Amino acid sequence: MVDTCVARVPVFSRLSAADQQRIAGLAHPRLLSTGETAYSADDEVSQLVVVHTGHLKIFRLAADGTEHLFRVLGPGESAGETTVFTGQRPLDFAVSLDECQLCVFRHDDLEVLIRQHPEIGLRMLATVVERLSQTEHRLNSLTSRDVESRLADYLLSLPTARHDRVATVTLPLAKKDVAALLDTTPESFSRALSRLAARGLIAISTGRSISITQPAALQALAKAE
Amino acid sequence: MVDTCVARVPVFSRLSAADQQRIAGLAHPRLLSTGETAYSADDEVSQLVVVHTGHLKIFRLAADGTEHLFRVLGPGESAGETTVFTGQRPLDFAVSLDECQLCVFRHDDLEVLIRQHPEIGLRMLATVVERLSQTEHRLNSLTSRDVESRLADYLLSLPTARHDRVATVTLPLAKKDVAALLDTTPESFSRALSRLAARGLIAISTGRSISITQPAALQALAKAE
DNA sequence: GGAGGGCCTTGACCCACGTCAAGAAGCGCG
DNA sequence: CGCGCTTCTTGACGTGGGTCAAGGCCCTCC
Repeated sequence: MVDTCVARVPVFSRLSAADQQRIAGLAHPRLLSTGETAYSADDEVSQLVVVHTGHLKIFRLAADGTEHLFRVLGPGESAGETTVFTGQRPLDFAVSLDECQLCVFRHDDLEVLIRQHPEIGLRMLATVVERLSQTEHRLNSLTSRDVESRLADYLLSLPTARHDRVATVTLPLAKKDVAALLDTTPESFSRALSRLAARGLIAISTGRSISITQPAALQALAKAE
Repeated sequence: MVDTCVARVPVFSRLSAADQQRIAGLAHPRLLSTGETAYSADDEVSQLVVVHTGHLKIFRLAADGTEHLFRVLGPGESAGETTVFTGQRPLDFAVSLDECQLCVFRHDDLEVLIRQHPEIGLRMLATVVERLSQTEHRLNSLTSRDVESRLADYLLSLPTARHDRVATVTLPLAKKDVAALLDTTPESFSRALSRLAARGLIAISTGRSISITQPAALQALAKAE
């Protein structure tokens, strides 16, 4: 169980089996049922969590108690790097969306791990830097593009399946959560969707699947100023 | 010259003199005069630049040609991590604001450097993660707080000097650029400033210095929902 | 199957902020 | 010193999208 946890995670996957064994010794496995929290803001401990199975949502709490969804982690993704490497307390919460197996690493362990395996440091740099890049993209599009454009961008970023020759995507989350990831409200999200549908760029089926009927037009929208 | 470049930069400062010497061999020093560009979007090379002296502005170009200022680097700060560690091309531009000494590291060199000195990997993780944290903060406040609140937050984050018992801060940039860092326009920025002044929370002197007359009230504003 | 409670959608309203435009105020430069 | 540039400020205006509210849909659980 622990071994697979280590082996399956991209950060560790390139290492030798022997190294993975030693890492497994440092990993604290944890099993969450739906709705349990992996860590909260103001926890005094700093820890890195890696999702093995299930999904974890990461969000912040505004002063008025509303939650601002940051991202949703699937298998192989991680959270908590910030607290682990800066030593500050977390500002966000991590709560499981379903049954969820995690690997948890303590700050001190991780540091010696990286000193012994620089490769791990490089892998973690790559993942953190990737996150940074995504966050900057999000920030940038929030200031320079409207909801419709962000939505177009998002739809095109989803994995597509083909049905009857037209590309079809499936929202990985409830629409209200996708709205949050696009930094808008469910209402605005819904309106943007129906506007695109009215113009014939997409077709909305029941549920969470959406057909992209005019990919080129969507592309243009996504990149438009 | 090259030696000081390595020694002064936080990422390398903790290493032994001998190690620093070896690193210096990999650093490519570069001198920019005002307005020269260190790298541009779509450059095919990926490089990490570390500012030794002077200032470097990092910005993106929107589709309509307007530039979106991301940050301004002072001595000891770095840019280009994303391109170096993901291998993708840069999306942003780096242009000097004044005479500017840089150290440039090539992707390949950096990788072997980290393999040999895991310590460097840890330091870089800390800096990247710190950036990520700042960017997330910026994103979060952009969606959940208005310009006035962001401004209050920003003013409190500046280093303060005391004049006649009241804390005084100095904007490190032209107001239009500060406005960009707060993800707003010069107009909105100016209005927010004068509203705060009208309410007596701050006093605007000529130039770029601002007295914080009611720090507590500012704090409350900065944290308000 | 009926009731309750999420989600989702649509409408009406409103306000913060971006845009456009016009002065004012600095400031380098000949 | 006066010219012209950029920056800053203030006003007027329009609007994207957030908020509030109501109704429809779907699912789960008695």
